Amino acid sequence: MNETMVRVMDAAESGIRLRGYHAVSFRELADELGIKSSSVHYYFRQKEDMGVALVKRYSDRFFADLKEKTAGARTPEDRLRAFCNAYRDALIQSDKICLCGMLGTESCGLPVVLADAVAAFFEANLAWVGDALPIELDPAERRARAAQVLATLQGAMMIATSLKNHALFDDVSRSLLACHSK
Amino acid sequence: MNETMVRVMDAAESGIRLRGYHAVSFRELADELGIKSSSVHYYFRQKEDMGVALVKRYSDRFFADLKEKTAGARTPEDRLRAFCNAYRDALIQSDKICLCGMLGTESCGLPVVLADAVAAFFEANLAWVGDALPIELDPAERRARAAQVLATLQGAMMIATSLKNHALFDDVSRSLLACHSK
DNA sequence: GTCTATAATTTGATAGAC
DNA sequence: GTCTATCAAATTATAGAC
Repeated sequence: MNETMVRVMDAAESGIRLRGYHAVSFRELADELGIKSSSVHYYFRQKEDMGVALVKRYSDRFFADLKEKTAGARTPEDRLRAFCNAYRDALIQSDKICLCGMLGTESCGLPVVLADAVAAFFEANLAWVGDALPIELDPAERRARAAQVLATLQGAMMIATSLKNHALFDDVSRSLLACHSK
Repeated sequence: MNETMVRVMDAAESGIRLRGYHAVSFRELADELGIKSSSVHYYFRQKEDMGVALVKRYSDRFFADLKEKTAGARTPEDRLRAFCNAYRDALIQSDKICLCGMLGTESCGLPVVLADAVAAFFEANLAWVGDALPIELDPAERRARAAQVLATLQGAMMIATSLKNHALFDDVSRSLLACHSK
């Protein structure tokens, strides 16, 4: 992966996470990087190709980070805390909501391949959290709680950003963990 | 309020809730209604004026609906259930996420007046839920739990739409209410 | 109130030189 | 791999006739 390609992807991810898929254009990315929009097209023939590549990279990084964070986690509580922290880092370190949170919201207006890639990210999240929950719970209950965890964190990123109040994310995260401790 | 204006607003709200602010254009709205884009501009000089009017109407309707739904609610559980149902109805009846959920997500890319109107909607939501929670809880705890409730429902609408699975919203809503029952 | 006409800009995308 | 040049379409928005 070429250096220019990385810079294009970084700028595109940043723009989409801040303002949305339709608010980011090839020309704007090119200007930001001091290149021409045709050079951006050299790496991504169509905009949706870029979107799909971004989701793939984002997803890989997210689950790699999650793996690191759960290296020493033994209890369901530990694993859930690690999951919350993975989302927290995504928000706080970059001051942007989740890439798939943005794209999932815009889902109905996106190319189908892109919407599908985003849905796959969420399914993988649900599977991960479902597996992290106590084994005693029945599968339907685990699935429901996993959805609750994912929805809460995604929603919290959005509200915290809209209200320009990152502390709100931590408050929500704490309340959520309290729900699932015993 | 003129009938054409209502039709414009209905079409615009629908489009934005499905695909986002930047994916809806005056020409597209006009074509859909069989009028000209200059007629849309007659009602809303700028796109951001339309956005602000939409948020105001949406907010008024939402809180009116909430008032109806809580007419007989006496306990915190009843009021919380009514709140969940207000969001549920917004999602299920129209098959679209919350207008402010969409705009809040796109917040950083919106005209400031519009982003502010959306933030005000969320603040009003937080105040409402905070007041609905048990009086025994201290204010900070109520604020945190209110944020959790709002974030969960907003996130659940988004995930349910992305995964094309409305039942997920109900599962999440049930888990959330279970958290806050005793 | 709705229209025609149009301005000024931006968009995604391509062809082809270097 | 990056560029110039260009296209066709779409965008927000306005002026002015009816």
